[in-house]
Amino acid sequence: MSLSYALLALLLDCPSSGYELNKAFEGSIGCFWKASHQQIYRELGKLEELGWVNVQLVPQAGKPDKKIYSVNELGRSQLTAWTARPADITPIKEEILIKLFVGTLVEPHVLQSHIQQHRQDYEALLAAYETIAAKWFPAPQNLPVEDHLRYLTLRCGMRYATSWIDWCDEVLAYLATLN
Amino acid sequence: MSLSYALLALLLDCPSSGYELNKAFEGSIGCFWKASHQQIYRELGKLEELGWVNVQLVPQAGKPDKKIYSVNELGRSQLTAWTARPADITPIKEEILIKLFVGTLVEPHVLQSHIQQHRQDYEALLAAYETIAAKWFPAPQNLPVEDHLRYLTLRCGMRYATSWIDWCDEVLAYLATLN
DNA sequence: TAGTACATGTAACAGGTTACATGATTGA
DNA sequence: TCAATCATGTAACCTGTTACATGTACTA
Repeated sequence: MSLSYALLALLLDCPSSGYELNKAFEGSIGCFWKASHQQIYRELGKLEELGWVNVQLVPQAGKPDKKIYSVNELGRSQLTAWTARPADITPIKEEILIKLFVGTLVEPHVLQSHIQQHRQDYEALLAAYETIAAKWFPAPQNLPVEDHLRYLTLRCGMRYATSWIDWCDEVLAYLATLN
Repeated sequence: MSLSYALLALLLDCPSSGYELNKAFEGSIGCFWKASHQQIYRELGKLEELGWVNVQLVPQAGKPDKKIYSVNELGRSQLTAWTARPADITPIKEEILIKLFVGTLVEPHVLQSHIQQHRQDYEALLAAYETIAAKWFPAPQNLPVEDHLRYLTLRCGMRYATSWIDWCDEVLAYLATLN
């Protein structure tokens, strides 16, 4: 259900093709949602059937036609109603925590390299978020409301990545005592 | 895929019925995985078919029979092999961040109550984790390796909840300036 | 007598992943 | 010439949710 609304949210900002929406999820929007291109195309089809979006076919020379989707009045009102409804917290599902839980099945150095890789991945994510923040929100004090709210979603991503990095350091410190 | 391994991890610790595994996910194990009872029963059936677990029927007076599952040698070696494989980081999917992203569609007080509720939920989660930590790991310095690794999974949950609480405060401070 | 805990499941559907499929253009 | 980018999709499968179904025992 949420994916539809995530797509509507992006389309509201800027009418786009499925391909462009997929790019968005790979970029800064990735700090709050993620979907594969197959899922996006299927979901856009459903939104079209529901009549929440309009489609405009844009022929292109030498490339397949682009289907540009945009949110119509019905879609906008559905998105607004959904936004007003409360949101539950998301349960945690973390493969790496299962692996740590049964960590004594493997050698400590195996866990160590898992956690080191995780730390690196979150470092890279944090760096990406920081680049985006520096580029789009260099002076967060004086942003229009809309932009400030978006800046806050990025802040969430940054805090998230930072908290993982700190935890990895805590785990690595412990694992180091096992050698 | 991960759910099977999460179940194996719990069963390795202590042979259990589907009902008991579901309880575990609702409790402290919830800091790294979550599944509904329907999913658990289906997955246990698959593990049985694969021959990774053994089942023992325990008749009970006045209650339906219990099916106690335990990990056998094959299951154990599969879990070990899986644990040794690297784990990817989990993409973020947060409904509340979509709502914040399109937050200007609703009145600021609506966002405020969403975030306040979120803050409360994470406070409650943190309190639950702290209770578990105090009960099971009162002296984390001197734990056997197995227990210390479990303690670290709890620490991850605590850091996670704390980071959400801090972020909620940041958002609430901003929303307060809008009135 | 109503609700909760115990204990298991089926069926239908929705959400998400993996593999396959097409085909032009651009840059290394 | 090989890979990447642009651009869309189908089919099969696996994962996860919701609703339904059964039945006892205990507690408020």
